Amino acid sequence: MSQRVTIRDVAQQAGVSVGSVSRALNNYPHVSEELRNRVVAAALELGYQPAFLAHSLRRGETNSIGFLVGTIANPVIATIFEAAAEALADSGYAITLVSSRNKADLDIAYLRLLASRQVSGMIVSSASESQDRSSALINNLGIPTVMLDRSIPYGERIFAVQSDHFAGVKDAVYHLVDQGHRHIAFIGGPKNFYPTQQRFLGYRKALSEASLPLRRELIRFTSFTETDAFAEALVLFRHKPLPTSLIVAGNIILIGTLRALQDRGLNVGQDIALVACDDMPLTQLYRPPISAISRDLNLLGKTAARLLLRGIQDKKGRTDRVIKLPTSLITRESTGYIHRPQTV
Amino acid sequence: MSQRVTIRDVAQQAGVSVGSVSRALNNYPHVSEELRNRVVAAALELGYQPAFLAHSLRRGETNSIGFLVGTIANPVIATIFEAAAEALADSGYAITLVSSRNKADLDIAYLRLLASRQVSGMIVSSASESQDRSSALINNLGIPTVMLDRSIPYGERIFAVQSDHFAGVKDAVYHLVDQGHRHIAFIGGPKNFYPTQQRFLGYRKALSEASLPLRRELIRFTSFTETDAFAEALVLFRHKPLPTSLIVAGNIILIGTLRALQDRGLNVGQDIALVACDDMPLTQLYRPPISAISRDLNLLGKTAARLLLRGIQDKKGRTDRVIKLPTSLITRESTGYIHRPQTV
DNA sequence: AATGTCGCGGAAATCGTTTTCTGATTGCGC
DNA sequence: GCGCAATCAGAAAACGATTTCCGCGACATT
Repeated sequence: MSQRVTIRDVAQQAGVSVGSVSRALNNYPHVSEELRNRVVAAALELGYQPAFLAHSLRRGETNSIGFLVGTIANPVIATIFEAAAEALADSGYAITLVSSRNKADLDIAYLRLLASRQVSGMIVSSASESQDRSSALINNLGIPTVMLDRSIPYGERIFAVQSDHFAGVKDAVYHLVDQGHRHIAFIGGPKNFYPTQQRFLGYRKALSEASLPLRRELIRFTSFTETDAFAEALVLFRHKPLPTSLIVAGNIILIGTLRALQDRGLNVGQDIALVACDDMPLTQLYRPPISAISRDLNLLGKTAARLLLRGIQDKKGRTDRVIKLPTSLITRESTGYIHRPQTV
Repeated sequence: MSQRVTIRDVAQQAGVSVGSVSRALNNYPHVSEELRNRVVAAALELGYQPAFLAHSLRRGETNSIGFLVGTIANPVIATIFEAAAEALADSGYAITLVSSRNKADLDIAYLRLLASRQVSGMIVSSASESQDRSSALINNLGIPTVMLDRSIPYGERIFAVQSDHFAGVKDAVYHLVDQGHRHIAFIGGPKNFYPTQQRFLGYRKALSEASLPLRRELIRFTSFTETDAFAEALVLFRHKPLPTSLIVAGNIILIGTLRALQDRGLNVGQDIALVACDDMPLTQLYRPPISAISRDLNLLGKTAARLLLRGIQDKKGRTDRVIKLPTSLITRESTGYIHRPQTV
């Protein structure tokens, strides 16, 4: 096993003291050019790599970010992660990623883990059920944190990046109403999930503005599993008469809903108009292509990273603590046919 | 800002020395029951959390695993990651995830980063172009490493988990031949990408066993971007007569290929039979559903984790260094119609 | 010419643990 | 009652960096 080459070895090689090596390598002022060169040469020759642990212990910061997600197998989350990771890497941070598989207790456990690893900051997209408990915990930890598409806790250095789901769904309802739809169903995620709440509010608002009734039997909420979504969608489709259109939240839930549609032999765009809540390859390639409420995932990730970096560096939070990003409706064939109302 | 509570505080609170606190908390033998209780009580009261950095520095291990991927936005990778992460978390490891976005030089840079962070082990699914350079580097670093679906370097504590792409594609070709196909096209990933190579070998082998010629104009290779795959697929489809069937590797490439099919107005299953190389929601929900070479991604991730843990613990590598996992062909409507050959 | 200032380098303290070394106390057998 | 071994617990030395503190020249200022 190769012995680690320490700063002491470099000092000996260069014929100076360890302190001088540290100063030379960390670009301190008041270090003569000649000394710096000698040290750099020695370090290069020995292939010296500063020991991360010792460095961090002394400096008191790990230069790493904790990233908590419900599941990274959701391509929406993964895309956001990747964008944020790139921005953070540019600033010298590495990311510790933990995935709670949407289990509330794992959320808490992982937040504790990240704290015990002394991360410099966190980006959190926790499971819905843990919302209150994890908010409280994040507050106590005192670690600069950016919440992704979550409501924001009261804490000091806690930030949020959100998509404007409210406006997104409102636009979608308007679009459907324009197409002649009067029976617009809604399948949302968990009720205590922030995006679900916003979407539902948008749905309700748009219906009322269009003077359409809010009908309980056209509204379903489901967990984040395909099987649950499948079951809820089936319940919805059992209702007669069938709603003429449907807005479905989240891309995992969309999958379960599509399965249910196929199971019942219902054709998207003909038997029922469909709007999805994230634009993905599946919505684009499905036959017929599915209308979607789209958002710039890359921007979302970059914004979260930028907000976090600012939160870590600044002592005083003089920036906005919440940033809301727009959505845009992409209309496709799944809502392309003009629907003739069933009741006159 | 709350002061960190150190082992010294606990020692003072319990009225013992710091050494004793450490021993009591780490379940050393020869610690009296009474002392242990006193220490635990004090630690609990003060809310003591051992400083991770100091702990690791002294112990010489970080209990963290570096995970390098080409992109985590690929759901196949993400699913494998999640499975591995769960297994590793159970053993007390946290994961530092780095994504090179399929850039060879970033691969190298990130491997160096992980090494400088003194990870206890690595799981690597690097970009194809960096294969040689990154293999050499991994070898030099001397960190226990599991390669995911890659050929294995010569090193000592380097392992691999692979899927049997060779058999998978062979099965697919057999299936197509059974359905009456004689013109079977192939779109693969980068030529120096291990799964591509294995798949192509399987393709060639099956063709020769079926006494069918290997025809250059039916074979395309593409990078991992949708646009490249789209372009390559278009080139293939320009060829007349059109192949009656197509095997397409990788799920990003499948997306580009499907776009090209739609662009040319070709209907899957009718104008051309299609087999994909990973089973995903898209293949299941597409109309018609797409046949796929499937593999147990969960098992893949768990196996990688298990292999790595063994590699970290054991000094002597007395276990197999390479594990090959099976694939299974799922036939669906995209290959369901019996095709009548164009030339008799 | 004396004093102050500035630039620079070396020694040592520090970060918060684990672990080794060593001394003290107890228990046990004879 | 003595000696020896076995336990237990405290002091101190690591781990490998950063950073403070101090001292020594050289130079400038009055």
